[in-house]
Parts: sequence; C-alpha cells; structure tokens
Amino acid sequence: MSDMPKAYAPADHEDRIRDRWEASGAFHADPAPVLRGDKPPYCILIPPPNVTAALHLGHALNNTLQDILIRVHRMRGHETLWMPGTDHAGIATQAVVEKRLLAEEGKRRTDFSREEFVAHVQAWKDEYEARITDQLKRLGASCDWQRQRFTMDPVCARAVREAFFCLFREGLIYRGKRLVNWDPVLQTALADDEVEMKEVEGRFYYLRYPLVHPSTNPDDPMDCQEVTWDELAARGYPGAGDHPDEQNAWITVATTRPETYLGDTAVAIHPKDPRAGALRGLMVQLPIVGRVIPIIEDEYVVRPDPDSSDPKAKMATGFLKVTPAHDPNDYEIGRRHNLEMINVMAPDATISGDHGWDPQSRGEDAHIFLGKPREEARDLVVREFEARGLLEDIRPHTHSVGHSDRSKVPIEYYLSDQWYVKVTDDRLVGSAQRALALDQRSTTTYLQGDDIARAGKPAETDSGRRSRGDFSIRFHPDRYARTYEAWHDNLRDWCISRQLWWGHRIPVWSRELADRDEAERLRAAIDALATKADDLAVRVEDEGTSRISVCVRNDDRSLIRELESMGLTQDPDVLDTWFSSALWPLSTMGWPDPSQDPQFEGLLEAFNPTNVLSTGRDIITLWVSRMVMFNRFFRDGVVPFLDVSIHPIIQDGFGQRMSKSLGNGVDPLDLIHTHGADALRMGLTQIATSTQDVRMPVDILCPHCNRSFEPATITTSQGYTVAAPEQTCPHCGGQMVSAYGASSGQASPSDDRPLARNTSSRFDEGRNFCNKLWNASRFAISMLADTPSTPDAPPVTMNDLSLVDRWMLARLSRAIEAMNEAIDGYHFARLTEVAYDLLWRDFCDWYLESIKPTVAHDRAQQAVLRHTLDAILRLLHPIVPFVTETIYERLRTINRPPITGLDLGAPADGDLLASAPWPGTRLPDSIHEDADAFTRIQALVRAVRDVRSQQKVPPRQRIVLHLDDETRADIERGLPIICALAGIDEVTSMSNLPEGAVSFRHCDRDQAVSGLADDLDTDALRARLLREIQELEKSLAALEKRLSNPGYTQKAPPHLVEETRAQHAKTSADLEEARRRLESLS
RNA sequence: GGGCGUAUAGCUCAGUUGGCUAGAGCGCUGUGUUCACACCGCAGAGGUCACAGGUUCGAGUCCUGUUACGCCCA
Repeated sequence: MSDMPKAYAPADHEDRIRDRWEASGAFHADPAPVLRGDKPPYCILIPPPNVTAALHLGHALNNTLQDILIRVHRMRGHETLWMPGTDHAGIATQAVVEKRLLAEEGKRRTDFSREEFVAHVQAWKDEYEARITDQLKRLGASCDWQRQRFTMDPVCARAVREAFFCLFREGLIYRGKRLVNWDPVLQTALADDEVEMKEVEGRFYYLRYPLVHPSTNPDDPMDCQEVTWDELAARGYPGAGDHPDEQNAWITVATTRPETYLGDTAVAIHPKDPRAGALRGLMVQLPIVGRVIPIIEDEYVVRPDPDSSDPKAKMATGFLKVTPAHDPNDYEIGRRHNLEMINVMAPDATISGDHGWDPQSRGEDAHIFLGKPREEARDLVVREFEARGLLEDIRPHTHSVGHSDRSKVPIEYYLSDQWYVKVTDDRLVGSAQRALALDQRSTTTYLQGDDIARAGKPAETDSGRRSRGDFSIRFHPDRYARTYEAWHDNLRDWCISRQLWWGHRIPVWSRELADRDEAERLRAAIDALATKADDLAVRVEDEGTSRISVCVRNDDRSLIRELESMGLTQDPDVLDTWFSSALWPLSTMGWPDPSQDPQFEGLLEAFNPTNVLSTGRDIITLWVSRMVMFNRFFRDGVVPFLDVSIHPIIQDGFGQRMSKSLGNGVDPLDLIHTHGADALRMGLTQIATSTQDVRMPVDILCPHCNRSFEPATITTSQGYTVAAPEQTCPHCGGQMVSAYGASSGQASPSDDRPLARNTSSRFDEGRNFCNKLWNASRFAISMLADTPSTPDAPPVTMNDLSLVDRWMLARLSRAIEAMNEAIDGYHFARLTEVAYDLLWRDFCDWYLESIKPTVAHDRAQQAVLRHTLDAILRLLHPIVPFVTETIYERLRTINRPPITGLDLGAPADGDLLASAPWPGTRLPDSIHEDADAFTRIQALVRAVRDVRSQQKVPPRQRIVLHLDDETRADIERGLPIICALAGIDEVTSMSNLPEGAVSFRHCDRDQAVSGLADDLDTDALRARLLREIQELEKSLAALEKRLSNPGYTQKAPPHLVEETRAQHAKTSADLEEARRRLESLS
C-alpha cells in the first residue's frame, strides 16, 4: 500500500498511462485479420469536430460514449478502428478568422488575396486541430491516431473531386438561378438548415399603391392614366363610393419589408376576392419608382378576415405585393405568372442598381434609395410614402424571420446562380429511405411490393448476418427514425455552393458564349482534349446566352491550363462543408483509390459499413442523411453505418444548449483539471440517458482561493443568460474573468484578474467513484501483498469457496450480463449504474467488509478477491480507463492460483488493461442459489443495525443475537460475517430472552438482540412500532382490496395472485406480531 | 401550423414489453474517525409520479384532452 496514497490523484497518473497506451500501438487497427476472417471488425468514425473552436462538454460526451464502445469491443476481441479527424467547417471557420483579423489587425478579408487569406485560416486550423486532438487525448480517447484525417487534406480532397465529378456526370449536380438564403455579412449562400427562424417584434406597414390604366403608348409603358374612385365604383368595386369621386384610387398592400417594394413586379389578389373582378385589366404604379405592374390573381393570397384567429388573415388587406427576387413565396408566384424578377440589392444588402435592376431604365427613378442599407432604406421608404399620403397604417406584428446561423443577422432571399445536388432523385433520397430498418419505418414512401407490407411491423427474426444494404440502419432510441424519415419526406435539392474562400473549390470551369453553335464548337474542341473519355464531363446550358461548363475529374494541371487557354475559368465558389463531411466514411478509408497508399489497403472492405455512428439529434438531417445517400450511391448500396446512436444534448444550467458561438461551452480540460478525466467520463456517461436534453449547471472555480461558486449572470442582447464577463469570488473577494468573458471578447484576463476555470458538482460522484475504486483496490492489493502466494500453489476449487465468495461471484456475473446488455443497446447511463452498484454496494460495502476477518488466512478467498478485482477493473475500464489502468499496474504482479470451474474470461495477463479481454460470465448454477442465502444474511445484518441505531447503541459495543433454530440453521455459514458486520459477539437461541432484549422480525420469524443498554429507550421502540404498524396496516389493506377483487384473482397471472396471497399472509403475521410487541411494551 | 421531447423526493435525474408497498446521487437529520476510503461508514426523514378524463383485475408506465417549458421542421 506504500506506493498508493490515500486518495487517487488523477493528474499524477493520466499522462503516464496515456503514454503507455500510445507506445503499445493497441489503438492501431489492421484490416488484415478482418479480411482473413480471424477477427470481427468494429469501427466508429468520429464525427469530425469543427476546427472553429476547442471542444466543449457536448463533444466530450459524444467522444466518451464512442470510446466506451470502442474499448469494450477491443476487449471483446474485435479488430477495432476508431477513426479520428476534424472538419474544416467552411463558413464557420472563415467567420471566426475574419472576426479575429478584424479585431487584431483591423483588416477585412478583401484586404488580402485569396491565397493570403486562406493561409490565415490554415494557421487557425492548425492551431485548433492541435488543441482538439490534445483535448481528445486527455479525455482518454483510444483513436487510431495514425489515421487521423482532415476534411481538406489531399486524401479527402481527392474523394470530394471524384464524388463531384460522378454526380455531375450523372446529372445529379446542376447549376441554377434560384432564390437562395443569403447572408449579407458573410456574403454567401446558406443551406436551409443554416438558417435559424427567430421570432421578431416587427411591424406591418400598410402602403397605398395608386391604380392606373395600362399604357396606350407603346414607347412608354409608364405613360398611364390614373383610375379614379368614380371609375372604380362604376366597375362595381365594393366601397369605392366612400371615396371622393375624382381622386386617384389606390389599393393597400400590407408588408413587413417596405424596402423590397422597389423590386415589386406585381400585386396579387385572391381570385375569389369580391374586388378581383373590378380590378381586372387595371395596373398599379409604384410610387416614386414609377414602375407600372400588373394585378394578378393567385390563390396563395390570404383573404382579409378581421375576426380570424390566424394573425395573417387578421392583418391582411387582401393585396399582396409580389417581389419575386426577394421572397421565396413571391418567387413561386413569380414563376407561376411568369413575372419579371428584379433584384434591387447588392450582396451586402444595400439597395443597388447594379445587380439586375436598372433604376434609370423605363424612366424609373429611385436614386434616393441607392446605396442605403436595408434598414435605412426601409425607414426612408416609409417616410416617403408618408410624405405622399400613401402610408395608411403601421401595426405591430410578431413574426418569424430567418437569421444566419453564423453571423446571426437576418438573412436576405437573394437571386443568384448556385450549384445544387439533386438529392430528390430516387438514387439519393430513395436509397436513404430504403436504408432504414423496416420496423422503424412509419411511412411507405420509396418502398415497393412486399416491403410496403412489412414496414412498421416488428422485425422478422432473421438469424442471418445483418444486411448492409436496404433496411439495415437502426436508430437508438428508435424514435429518432421518425426525424430521419420526415426529413427525407420533405427533402429539397441541396444548395452546395458557398461564396467563400475556405473550402473545396468547385471543380468546374466554364465560359459564357454568344450562342449554342459557338458552345458546341467549343465542346468539340474540349472533347478532343480529354485523353481518357471519362476525365472530363461537359455540359452546355442555354439561358439567353450559352454557357459551357466542364467538370475536371482529376487535378490535372496541364489539362486545366488547356481549358483556361480556351477562355474557361474556374468557378470561384467552394462547396458546402457537408459535401466533404458526407464523404467521411469513404474518404477516410482512401476512396476512390485506396491502392494508392498502403495505409488504406483493405480498409473499405474491412470496415465500411462501420458499426455505429454516435451523434446528437440535430445532426440527423445535416450529416447522417447525406452520408447515407453518398455512401450508398458510391458504394453500390452499402450503408455507411448500421446503428445510429443519438445521445442527449448538454445544456447549461439555464436550459440553453452549449454552443461555441454563444460562448457558454465548458472546456472539458477544466473538468479534467478539477475532477480528473475519469470522473469527467463517468459523469458524462451517467447523463447519457435516452432523454433529449440534459442540464449541466456550471460553477466557477476561483483562481485565487480554489473554491467554486455560482457565477453572477448577465442577459445578452439576444436574451440568453450567460456568466458575467467579470466575476468576484464570494469566498475571498478575488476578481477574475469568466470563460464567457474571454471567449466573447468582453473581458481580457490579466495578472490580477486571471481567467477562471469552470467546474461542476455534477462530476463529484465520478470523482468519488474513482477514489472508492482506488481505495478498495489499495486495500485488496495490500491484503494480497501481505500474504504472498507461492508460484506452485495448487488451484482453488469452487468447493473451497465460502458463502460470501460465491455470492460475490454471482453478483459479478449478473453485473457482466447487465453491462453487456447496456452496451449492446446503447444504454450508457445504465452501464454506470451497474458499475456503481457492483463496485460500491456489492464489492466495497459487503464483500470487502465481510472478508476482513478471514481473508488473511483463506487462500481460496484470496483467489476470489484477486480474480474479482481483476474482473471489476476490466469491466470498469471502458468508463474510467486511467484509474483502472493505474491500479492494474500494481495488481498484475500479484498472482493467485486460478479457480477451477470459474470462467471470468482469461485473466488479464498482458501489460495493459486496455487490451485485456472482456470478462466472461460462465458460472455454475449452484452459485446463484447460494447467493440467495447471502441476501438473507444482508437482511439480518440490516435488521440488527436498525435496532442498534434505534436504541443508540454505541458502535463499538458488542451485543448478543438471539436466533430461532431454523434461521440459525439457514445462515450458519454466515455467522462470522453477521458478527463482524452487526457488532455481535455472541449468537444464541431465542429461549430465555434476558431482560432488555429487543425482538425484531426477520424471515417471517421473531429474532432478538440483547445487551443493548442498561435501560431501553421504550419511547423510541414504541414510536418505531407504531410507525411500523401503520405501514403494515396500510399495505395489508391494499393487499386485501386486491384479493377481494374477483377480477384480480380470475384474470391476473396465477403466480402473481399466489405471490399476493403469500404477501398477505406474511404481512398479517408481521402486523399481529408488531401489535403484540407494542402491547408487551406498555 | 406539423413533429419530437420534458414535467417523479429540496436539487439533478433513473424507472426497458402495465404487476411498484416508486429508486439513485447530491443535499438534509442523527451518529461514528476500530487499520481501504470523511472524495468515507451506519441509520433515518422526505414523493396524492404536472392536471383532468379513459382503457384495465391492476396505470408513474397505455390512450384522449389540458397546462407549462424546451428543441426541430415549415
């Protein structure tokens, strides 16, 4: 025990243990044994963390769970590959680097060349990739670090290039002018899922548009005659008569975005609106601009209804201004009615005449708005309308507005050229839907024939090998299958181009040409270039002009030079990050040409499909779906993974999700500092239940006095509650900067005000658990070391084992079964529960306490102790790898003979617990029967302790136990244990109970203790009895009620009725006895 | 508007096909440092399982509705 201090200090061991693991090469996977059929594969791909920032607790959770799965399967003898890596996270990383450059150098992206800027991002990536790797290693992640990948390294770039080329060639990638979600700050398109809808307190502005007759002057469409109210009344327009006859009539549109009126190209009315007929053939002239636009009829328009519960109908005027270039619904209307699409904004969302709108053309005049940011333009439009008497009303209106996930500003809907993946093709979305296990399907879209009938039914018990194609993916918990399904049922084509500099450049070269003939001539020239027919894919599109687009398969510089000499230029955009992430299962294994490097050989065949993907539910739509589509498309229908394990999302103490952008994330290294890596892992595993979210209240650790406190909070402008940037310690008054203060840039740490770490009491239990394990092992090892075994000692047989030893083995065996079940069903919290009870309750509280009097002389018991501790270390190792490995450094040199007939799996005789075999469960049945006898001993001990506590018997005082003969016979073997654990020094019969004896019930019979005290506390006894009687009466009543119900006795399963009868008998006997005892007291 | 989740002891949460006389950790009360562990032991108190209906012999668990909070999708 000398080299084991009283408390486990994680920091003293973690670095050494990690070094030993790494030096052993135990985490490196070799596909050869799998391909030979010698070992089953087990593979997990790490969801590559963004290099945007360091990892927080959410990542620590996900990676802990993966590590547990990986470590268990490695111990079970699988060839185990945990593939690590990071993601370039195009938009997010570019955004943080731009922010940093602005803050530190006052420069914008455009102040650099593309190459210079990318170099800055690259430097950021190097820094954070290293930090993330370090965090994972400190957490104990047993990744195959030799295979670490990055989504933009050459191997992954090759896969992206090939995938893009194949999809392009198949027509599954196309270019289109579409209305995209536009981030005016980052100036890039966003995918739908990068847009966050937020409720905003906005306003409805009611604008009057004057009515005019269509121009009769073919040279000037704006040469229009006003329509008067008089005229309108004559046309039967309801309410027109209420207005002065000769005045210009108007209609009123309601809008939340008045500034977009500059791009209006129609006003729409519902065809059944009673006003529609009167307006047919009339036009509207936009104030100030002067543009004359038609009034169209479309059923999309909401008809006004002041009494409606729908706020839209309540606020509506029945007239909808249609701005196809700036609103998705208007865009659809525009397409239906073939309307002009006029884009009135620059990419930075200022009003501009240079991006599809000529404010001077057709005599329009809107120069006063040009160059104004959208908010200013809005105010100006409203003022101008007001000045002209055309502003009818302004009413407050709360509505939801799309905000950029990254820059947090409201997005703009922006008409531009973008690249799309046609994920709505059956080869993509259909294959994703068909990948889901049939019993997890709730709809039958994309199914055919028999499969439709089988969907949603319990799975057929197919004992054969699990399929790797259709119907092979299974979600845990299974409700998430619905998220997956629903996403695909509503899937839209995926916009993959991003106007960024950081990412995979789109491998398409193109050129605008005057007409189709010219394009075809160029195509012929390009076709001649291609040395191999499949190196290039060429496409010509006509849209007024002709455009030729060439996708280049390989990074063939000379070919590209040729293309460029022909006037083609490469698309400036890069691909959505998820495009490369979607290829992760393929690219990390060397696809498309694994033979190019020996490190990839056999990986795909051995490890794809991988066994499980572990992630949060938000990733199902972003990543899971796309991996399934791509893996299946590029690998003949093979799915990328078989199981998807969805873990809860960690929120802060205020129910807000931890995120890098909000800055409320907690660095796992902070917890490793205060609690140790194992405690962190234990705590995280414990919260991994099947629920959706878990709350993690976070404290601050004072850097001055090392005590923790609840941080003072502030509310951000967006309504989030976060730790105040600066904090004062309530214990010592010291000043400090919070992690939020530092990450948000609102406070900078200094010598007097250092950066404070976070901590959380949620990890105390894990820390205590490790300490308990440490001390139990310290005790066991000292016992064994004090009584060394000779090398030639004969084996121990099961018959040599005492009752408590047999009980301990039974408990161990049950625990192994329970842990196996928990692992296979991804019930992580359950895993820690079993581990906790096994170590703390069974091994420490009962086993170690019971063997104290005997273990020094009982060589069979020593063998059980040695082998049980060994098995416990192996079982706990995946959860708490550092402390178990540290203990094993000491335990492994202590030998005890094997126990014949006991199979706990081969004892760990290697150097490392990390590669030791997982414990087995085979035990003789008789063991479990003996175990029941021990549980009766436990009950007896508890009963005696209870009386002692009631009577306040000093702990050291030994007392006398009186047992009836039958009970005594039952537990004869356990008497020494009872004496040790209940402070008994004499066990005798129930006859001749002495004065002052107190009796109690045990196993339906009376037992007693005596020698407690000179005078008994009869009040305590009476109070205790009264309470006991009350409880017994209550349960007796409940039992009687149940038994007197004929329905119960007739319909309930017989064994339950039998049980209830037995319970009733026992309870009434106990009650009678308690009453008798109460009487005898008075 | 659609989907999902959560509501159980003072706090944080378990509770797998209905059989429960509802559990754990922390906290609380009492007690104890005899040799593994005070990051500990022993004993104890504490809950009409959000609310209202229903199904059932039996509901924390299943169904319907209501309320509150959270997330996702439109």
